[in-house]
Amino acid sequence: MDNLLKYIRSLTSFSDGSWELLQPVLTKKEFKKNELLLRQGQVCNSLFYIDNGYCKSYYEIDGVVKNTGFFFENEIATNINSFGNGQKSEFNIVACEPLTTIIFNKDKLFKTAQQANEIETLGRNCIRLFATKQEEFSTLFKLYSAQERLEYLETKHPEILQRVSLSQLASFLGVARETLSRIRKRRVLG
Amino acid sequence: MDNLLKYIRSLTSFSDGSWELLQPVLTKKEFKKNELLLRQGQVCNSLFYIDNGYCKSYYEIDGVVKNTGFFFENEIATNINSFGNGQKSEFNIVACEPLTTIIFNKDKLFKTAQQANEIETLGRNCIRLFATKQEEFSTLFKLYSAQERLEYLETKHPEILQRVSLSQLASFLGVARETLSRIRKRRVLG
DNA sequence: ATAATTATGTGACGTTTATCACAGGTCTGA
DNA sequence: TCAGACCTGTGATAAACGTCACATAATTAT
Repeated sequence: MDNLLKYIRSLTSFSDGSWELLQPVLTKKEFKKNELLLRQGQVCNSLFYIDNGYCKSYYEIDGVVKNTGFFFENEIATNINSFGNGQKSEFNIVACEPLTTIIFNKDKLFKTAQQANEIETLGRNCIRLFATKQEEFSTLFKLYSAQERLEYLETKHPEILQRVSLSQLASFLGVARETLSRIRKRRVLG
Repeated sequence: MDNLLKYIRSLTSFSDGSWELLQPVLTKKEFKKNELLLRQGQVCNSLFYIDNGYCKSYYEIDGVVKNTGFFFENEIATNINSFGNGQKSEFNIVACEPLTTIIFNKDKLFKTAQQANEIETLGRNCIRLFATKQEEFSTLFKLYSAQERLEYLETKHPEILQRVSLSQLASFLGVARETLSRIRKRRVLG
């Protein structure tokens, strides 16, 4: 839980009392590699704080897997639309490595947040980080070519390239696996 | 202000008292067509509730304009990263029509939110909607081709196609103006 | 250890897209 | 009403990309 508390305090002022109040909201849960955190069609009632390992969100369309996001240590993974609106999730979240998470239960979180303003503020800041990340990657496709998107990741998010295989990265960058292989080759040579 | 109050109450329960408390946070402001709401390099200290008209966010790179978002009535426009972290904005927001907005002042909003939990909750829900929208459009590029992205807008967001010109839409869809023109022709015929 | 699975690289080929150039249409302000 | 600005369409051509096929690592499971 130490990592989580540090994470929270990097976002917002958080008293020891708020941390105590938050405890009943939290559950530690481990996932094996390839185990699902969220299944398509389910409603997402959790925020998953990633304590160790990483996971990804993906759509499965006509039997083809398309990765839409990767979530590493000290990030929150969730389906923000499903979590907020109670709608069924259109995508899955799966552990890519053995994964340690701390789960925020939605109902308990909302009830506790009504009692403690610091917890409400924490929720706002978690969502804000999520929105910032989404905006960042959404913009990439409008501004840059596939090669430029790869270069962006190399400079701004090298951890993704270090931990995610080329095949997994391809659909996230919006190109075919073979194309990404060739882009990478061009860059190593040129 | 009527539209704003309806908008707020569609998001969260909001007492008359909270609405009174919120008033000093709000300023009504009108923009002429092509007037900037936010300029690249500035820090964004506002949430712009769109009461009437629409605006867009755009990057200007090597003299070329790339549109990254459109914001219509009953939406909040802002730079979520700049607003939340106090960093300089990397893009502009400009009125595409004569525009009526209601501006939330950041400092006043934060101070008022500490006093009234309903206002803090409102802030969280505004950001949540923003995150949901970003995620939606981010996913489009990973799942669909340019033609499929256009079809998605036709079914899910027809208001964009009705009000935004083809030239303006092209960079938002991540294709050249000429390509979008040809895609549209293919679709009308086929 | 070995078989099976998964990941990567590469060639061939067809499709899609970007870019440049230019023509005609529409809107708008002086 | 007329000039300038913007918008849309279209042809030609080159570049980028997707798909299929197959070979070769590298990893994983038994």
